[in-house]
Amino acid sequence: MTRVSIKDIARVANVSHSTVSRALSDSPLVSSETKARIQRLAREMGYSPDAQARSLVVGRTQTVGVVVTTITDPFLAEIVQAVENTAHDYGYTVILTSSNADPVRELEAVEMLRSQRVDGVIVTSSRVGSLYQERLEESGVPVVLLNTHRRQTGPYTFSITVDNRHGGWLATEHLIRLGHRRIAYVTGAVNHSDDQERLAGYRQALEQAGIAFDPALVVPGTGRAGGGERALPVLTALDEPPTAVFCYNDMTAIGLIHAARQMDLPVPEALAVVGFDDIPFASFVQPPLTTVAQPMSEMGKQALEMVLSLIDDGDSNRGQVTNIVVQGTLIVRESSVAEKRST
Amino acid sequence: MTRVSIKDIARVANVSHSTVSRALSDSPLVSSETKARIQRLAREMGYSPDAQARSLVVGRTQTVGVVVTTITDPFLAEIVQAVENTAHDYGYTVILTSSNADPVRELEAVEMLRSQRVDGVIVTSSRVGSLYQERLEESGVPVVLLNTHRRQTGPYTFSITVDNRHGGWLATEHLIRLGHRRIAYVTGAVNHSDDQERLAGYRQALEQAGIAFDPALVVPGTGRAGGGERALPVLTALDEPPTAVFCYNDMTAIGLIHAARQMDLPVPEALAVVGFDDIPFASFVQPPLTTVAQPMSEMGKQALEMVLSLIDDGDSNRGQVTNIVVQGTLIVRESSVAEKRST
DNA sequence: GATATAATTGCACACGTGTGCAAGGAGCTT
DNA sequence: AAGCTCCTTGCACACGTGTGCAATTATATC
Repeated sequence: MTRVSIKDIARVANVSHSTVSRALSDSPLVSSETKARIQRLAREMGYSPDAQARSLVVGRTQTVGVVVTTITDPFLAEIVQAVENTAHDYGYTVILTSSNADPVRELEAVEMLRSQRVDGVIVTSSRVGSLYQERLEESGVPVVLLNTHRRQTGPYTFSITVDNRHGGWLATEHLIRLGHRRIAYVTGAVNHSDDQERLAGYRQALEQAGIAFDPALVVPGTGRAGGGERALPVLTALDEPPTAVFCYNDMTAIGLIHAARQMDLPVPEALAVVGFDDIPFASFVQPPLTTVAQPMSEMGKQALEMVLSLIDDGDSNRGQVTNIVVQGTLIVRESSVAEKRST
Repeated sequence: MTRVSIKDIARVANVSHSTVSRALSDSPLVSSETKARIQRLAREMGYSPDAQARSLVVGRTQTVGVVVTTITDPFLAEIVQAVENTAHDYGYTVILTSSNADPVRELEAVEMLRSQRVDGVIVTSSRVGSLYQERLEESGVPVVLLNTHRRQTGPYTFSITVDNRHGGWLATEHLIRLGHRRIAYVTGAVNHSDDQERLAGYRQALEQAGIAFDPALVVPGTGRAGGGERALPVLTALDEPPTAVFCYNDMTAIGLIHAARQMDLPVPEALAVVGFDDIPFASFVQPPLTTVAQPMSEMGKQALEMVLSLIDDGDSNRGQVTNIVVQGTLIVRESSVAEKRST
């Protein structure tokens, strides 16, 4: 009920609290006997160091904040998991905040993280308002943006992104190579930079193949399953419906495939579908989803390590850290090619 | 770069830091003019209160710890999301730790939470070792167990669980009602109490229907998709294979259905499948999954509110809080009955 | 105008921990 | 034996915030 502090230990050990503090941090300034005695005592008394008090004096909290839209998104869950794992390995603690894509809540979250004095922040798949970033930079907290467009580069802000344009190109080129000429694109959340870059890759692939870009084939989604479901009827209602769809992400593709099933539209025979992310579920849907894989765990790990090196740099040689762009890889499954339906 | 504290504000406002502290907490002890002046100043100077320092003196951190096996599990993601949402509403911060089902890491996580001086802890789907719980209770931190067996009841530990036995009964009874007599059960992680209770419900339903329990029909899974995949060949290899399967959770069922697809075993015609949880994906797999739904968001919200009321109780009238058991509901989709295949 | 009362502010300490500096003691060298 | 160095320990302050109590000032009452 009542906590035991180093002062309590000092009292029963007949030493000053300074000595206890040193003994517990294994300082060479204390004799090995008393060190052992105090450490044993601490264990017996169930001592647990107060991280608040400690960080108050050392100026570091050994804590990083993670901002996501929703942890319910399998892609983000995978990333957060990797972040938490490697944070743990480095002795860091993770504070999780979700914004639900609400700018107000996102701002509140950042304010909270500021108050918690996190040593660094990882922001995923968000549109970082200038306000937001400003607020964070003004307190000198390093920020790593994951798959997030960076409005304005700052000395404390770096990013890790997948090569969205290349990924979009990979997916579209794959469909073109399969013989498709009417290829649609279902977008993610509006105004998301990832989305626009994937779209750019899509257009680039079309152009290279000499296929005219048709704006009617770009229909809005939400980045979630519902978006894909609602996009399908829009596509089938077109005068000249597509024979293939590239979706902003796997969730969208999964929703779209589900809708296709209910409309008795066979995938991939009547409509080839390609997603993006390669979430764990992609291989379990029916038909298994062709997609552009992002190295999610690797990205999460790198994000945390980038934050740590920014912290350690402490204003000095920050030049070592540089933005990272990773390549996605096309994973062909059965939602785009029917051949595999064996025996 | 350099943080601004209430002392800094006090200096430029020509008052003592006490007055600033009171002004910012809107105390009636300070005149409204100076209060306004100081608050404006705080805003201008970009002041952000130091939660560490504050909690050091008030004895509360406004922080709760959440322990999960892995946030990658959609069921847990849904719960954590709800916990974070309502925590946010109450002005609380969430610290996330994942154990990967490793007892050592789980212990480390608890130690970390203790050091962080969290006001409460929510533990999900874990086997809480006696050590673990002891460690937490000794520091008087309230713990809410979510779908976790409680070895030993303590004054600080309460639980919220779904009625696993009833859920298992619902699923099995549904299959029996459909005419099945050879019904298998694929377990979750070993030694998990949820699992054993669901199994008990399964056995109860069989018994009520006068069907003899066959141990060969209970095969081990892992609680993840891989477990379901590996369980299927074991079942089909039996002398007298089952015509229906009840799976520990949806992930297991999804893995099993996927394996069935590859073996050209039609679901539900050759094998009816029922899951547990009703994760968002359940309705998107093919065929859509019949399952026992848990009110995940509700459970997450209740868990946090339970923690809060335990905190507020402060040793006094703790009698108000009581363990909660929620009922699951059967959701019939197409993995158990073929009728819906329309047109 | 003097006194009582209320309103406002400051002083000083506390929370738990880390650390520079001085002080004490032991052992060594000369 | 005196002086030196090295080892060990304690003192005192700092981190940023909240709060009981005293002190100051403004207002009201007679």
